[in-house]
Amino acid sequence: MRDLMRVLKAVADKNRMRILKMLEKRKMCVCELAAVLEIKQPSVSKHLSLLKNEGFIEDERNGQWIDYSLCREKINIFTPVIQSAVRNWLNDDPVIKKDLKKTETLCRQSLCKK
Amino acid sequence: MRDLMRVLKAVADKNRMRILKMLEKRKMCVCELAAVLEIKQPSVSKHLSLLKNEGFIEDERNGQWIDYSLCREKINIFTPVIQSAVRNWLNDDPVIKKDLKKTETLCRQSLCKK
DNA sequence: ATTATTTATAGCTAAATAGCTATTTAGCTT
DNA sequence: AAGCTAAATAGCTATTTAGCTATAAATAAT
Repeated sequence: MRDLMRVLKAVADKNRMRILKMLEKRKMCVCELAAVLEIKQPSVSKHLSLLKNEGFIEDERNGQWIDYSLCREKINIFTPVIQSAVRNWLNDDPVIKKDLKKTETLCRQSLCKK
Repeated sequence: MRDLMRVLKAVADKNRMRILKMLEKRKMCVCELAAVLEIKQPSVSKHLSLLKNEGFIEDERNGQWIDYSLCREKINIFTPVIQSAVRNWLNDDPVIKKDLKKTETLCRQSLCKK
């Protein structure tokens, strides 16, 4: 029960849902996600750690960045069911479509350089 | 997006989940649910109105009581998917099993009489 | 080794929400 | 029609949480 609640709460947040929908398309680093969502990097990090704990996403270092992507491993019985339902949802949602468009035009090198 | 968030938030609450699992078995009135959940009637009413708004449950008057049951009508595209996933989940959960056991022994007449 | 830069953590604040009590509403029952 | 009882609503409080800034940790790059 506790686990299911955590899984559902993880996905019952607009910005976390937007993250999942972006990661359906490709791997992304924290600062790219922050740029699209227009929230600060630490907030994104917190969302990511939550999604990771519930088995939605995984991370992998690539050079100086850490890339997040959808989790392939089955961490619990709930997450994959939700994940595959989400895949069918919101594909015509204006916010999601706009996010995906933005995602295509990001340049990580210039974006993340401080 | 807004609709999906509301649906997911509706189901991402322990007491609302317990209500849904009980209603899988049979129709129940507000005071029966309050007795099992051990929270006050107005709190149950609030949960029920939320679940009803998101298309999880429906109500029907039976004499002096209003019975709540799982909604048969499709209010949105998200709820039925979640609903049928939930049906497969938590059937061995100790809290849920205890709730169902309690549900069997409720006597509405004596319970609801003030 | 040192520096630079990406990500995570700590600590705070404001908003959302789940619970309560008190009261109102609705409508069955006699 | 009047009274009774179930359920809903209003208003409050405590808790949770999503955002922020500032700082620390980790590690790539030079």
